Amino acid sequence: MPATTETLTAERILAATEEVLRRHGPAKATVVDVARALGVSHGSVYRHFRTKAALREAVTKRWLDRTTEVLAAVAADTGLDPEDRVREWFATLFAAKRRKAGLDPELFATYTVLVGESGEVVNDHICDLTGQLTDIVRAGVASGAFTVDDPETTARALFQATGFFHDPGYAKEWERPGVQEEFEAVMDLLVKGLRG
Amino acid sequence: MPATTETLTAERILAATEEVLRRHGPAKATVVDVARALGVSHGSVYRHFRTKAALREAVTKRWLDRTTEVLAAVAADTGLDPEDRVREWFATLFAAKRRKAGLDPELFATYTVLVGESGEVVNDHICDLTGQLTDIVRAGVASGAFTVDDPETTARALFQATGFFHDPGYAKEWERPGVQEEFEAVMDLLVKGLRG
DNA sequence: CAGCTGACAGATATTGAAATCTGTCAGCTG
DNA sequence: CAGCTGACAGATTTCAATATCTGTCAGCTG
Repeated sequence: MPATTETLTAERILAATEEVLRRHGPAKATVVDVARALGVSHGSVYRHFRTKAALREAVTKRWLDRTTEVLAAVAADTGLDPEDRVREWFATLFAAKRRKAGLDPELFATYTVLVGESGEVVNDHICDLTGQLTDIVRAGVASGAFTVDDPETTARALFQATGFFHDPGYAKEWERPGVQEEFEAVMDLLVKGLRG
Repeated sequence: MPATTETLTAERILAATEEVLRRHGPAKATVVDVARALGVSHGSVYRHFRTKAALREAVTKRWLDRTTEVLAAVAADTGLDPEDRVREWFATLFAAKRRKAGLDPELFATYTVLVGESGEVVNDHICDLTGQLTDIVRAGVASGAFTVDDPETTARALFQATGFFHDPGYAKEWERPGVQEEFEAVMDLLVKGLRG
């Protein structure tokens, strides 16, 4: 068994946990399952993660961070003027979420449960994202494209106002015909608001 | 027993159901409980409501309609110019929700469960509300205060963009300090967007 | 001796039998 | 005879016994 002879790292445990979550779902995935998948005792898993909750949060963070990275590329794309960058950023966010929810609904539901459990991690993630938005808004203010009092407050407002299109709680609405148009209607309104 | 000698009306059943829901919560409130509260057999309740789900939906509709009425008054208030009316309408909606959630969290949670069950009823309610908003937006376009392509689409966008402040799923966020400022930031952005 | 194991206590989840509920309807009652 | 009752079948929920899981730790192993 080559798998059991490799060093047991946090990384390997996280990968195994993702797989167990994918197979068993959030309600039935246990630490014992993860240990079994790795061919070790569950005590070994506790050497790397203090609690089951910490392990799940680490998996959640990993997952959220993938989205953060994709969006960071858009936020930093100075080839687009600020208005297009805001639109592109949200379009990318919405498309990514909708794609995940549509392609593997069970896995998406699993991560939705994890996100619901991981208050702190999710909060950090939202701060990361509004941080990226703040940068775009600042660029818009600097170029004169946007008229805005406080870029940070406005970034938060943008994020909250688009919740319908990225909050997993609304996932089932994303299948409905017409959502794309609804998304564009909201974006139009918000972008006009940024121009002031 | 004067209560049992009165005619059994849909109205009396609805009132009793509200009371049973308040006392027992959505998970434990049964049709038998409602019948007991009225001093009749549960068969009599089924004479007025075909199923338990229909009874619950009727209670939900009743509850949602109360909000619709309050907002209709604001939507029809031509003493306010359209911009102030939009602001006032959403401020009233947010204040009403936040007040209910804060004053009796258990009852609010009960109704949140009912709302989650009653797809059709909730959809109609949202149509009522966006209808009111459409009227305000139309008035704004007519007076030249707003620049908007399609008032109906824009009304829907306004409603979706403010979901954070009226969707019961976000109720726990409404206690956080700073929400009022967040609400105003979103409203500022949206109203600026309406002006175009 | 660093890292892993496996037995353990208390907490949580599963299971299946018993109780309760939903929805129907034949018949009672005023 | 319009409206209510209460017994009933099948679905769902409750409950308590049983099994599994979480988190710890003394001691084993390479």
